[in-house]
Amino acid sequence: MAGIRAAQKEKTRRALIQAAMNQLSAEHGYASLSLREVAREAGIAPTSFYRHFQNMEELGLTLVDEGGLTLRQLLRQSRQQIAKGGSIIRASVTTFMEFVSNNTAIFRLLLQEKSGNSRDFRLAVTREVEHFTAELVDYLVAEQKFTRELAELQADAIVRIVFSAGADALDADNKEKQRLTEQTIAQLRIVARGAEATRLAAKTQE
Amino acid sequence: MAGIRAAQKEKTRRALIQAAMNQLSAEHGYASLSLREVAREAGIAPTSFYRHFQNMEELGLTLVDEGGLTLRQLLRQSRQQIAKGGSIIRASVTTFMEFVSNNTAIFRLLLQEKSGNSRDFRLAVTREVEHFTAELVDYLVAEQKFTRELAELQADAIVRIVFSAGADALDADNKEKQRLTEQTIAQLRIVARGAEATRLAAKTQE
DNA sequence: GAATTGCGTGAACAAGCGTTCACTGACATA
DNA sequence: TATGTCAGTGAACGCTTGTTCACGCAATTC
Repeated sequence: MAGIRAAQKEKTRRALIQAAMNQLSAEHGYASLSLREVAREAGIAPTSFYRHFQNMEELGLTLVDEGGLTLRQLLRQSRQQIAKGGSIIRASVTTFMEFVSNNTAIFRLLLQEKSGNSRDFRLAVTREVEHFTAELVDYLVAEQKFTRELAELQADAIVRIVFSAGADALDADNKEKQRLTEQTIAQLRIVARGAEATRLAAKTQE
Repeated sequence: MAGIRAAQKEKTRRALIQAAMNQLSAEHGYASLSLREVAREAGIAPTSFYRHFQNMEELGLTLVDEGGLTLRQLLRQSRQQIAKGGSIIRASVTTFMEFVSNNTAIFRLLLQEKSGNSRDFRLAVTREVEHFTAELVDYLVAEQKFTRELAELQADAIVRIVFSAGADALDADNKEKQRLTEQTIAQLRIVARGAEATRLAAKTQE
């Protein structure tokens, strides 16, 4: 049959993931997430948790994966904005900041666990961010004709600046977010100028 | 008298702080720090903890303050390196990376609590990092004759890049640290070039 | 020398935690 | 229709947690 049973299982699994997400907030991080509370919010007995995940750690890694998916969604959305024309930098930063505002919990998780206390978590988050950087490198090489080396330096710097500003944006009110966005745009322009100047300097030397 | 009593109190207070530091590691963060364990390591009864701090939170904020002190030490050390001559960027980044290696626990605390779950903590860490940025702004204005506006953009970008790289360095082996250091130096040079180019562009427009 | 202050203590508390176990009952299979 | 599978259960476990309380005893004050 259609697996009415498997469907139900998937449903409670999603309920657990959603419950965990809901409990993540500015005051209450992954480390202080409790199996019993998550189960309670998902509407199942604590023991049933084990039918879906071996550990809280396994749940956590699943959450990080979801965060990675979200980041990829963000990339797609950014590309669409860029395709519309206009300033690439402005479009990207604006999209990123909007995304942070709309997916606060998941970004908080990613940012927190990036320097968190589980090696597996850190690696998982690093992997997602690296994927993000790699996409940016490809763009810089393909569209802007940078050497791979310079593109990598530039992309890494951009990602560091943007994610760091994103972290600050989590706590910020709208006005502060606006300021952060403009600041980040100006900084990325400086980086772009610097990379351009570096490219020219390298060419002259040839 | 000389306060043999007050001295003893200060001594156990230091023991508590030290014990808390010791328990901070890559696997065990502030959030999962326990009053009882800290007291145990400090060699006092759990109840005695309250003679020195009202909360674990108060202990935590003290740790952050210690971290701030450490950062200021770092600034001083950087200035000494710069005074010796040679590349300012290289000297600063190298000093920073060494400092991260030698004060792993405290940096981990700062980086973690920067996007941690206590508002007070976040504010405390932000305050320390802002102090760091402010010093850099002053330097850029005084020594390199940047406008305050451009200096602030540049300094903020630099701090974001350096602290982010520092976070990665916490987990890295020596070879990776070396790579990170060189990468960061190259990135800061790009930023410096970009800021310089921006300054010239602004002047031309006058 | 007597009175006071205050650091450190051990017992006790209620609460919460993760995890185990044997069990139920609806769905899947044949 | 009979048999097997497995998501969900409720009781129970051993532990750790933060916090309170009244108390002892050494350093301090008068």
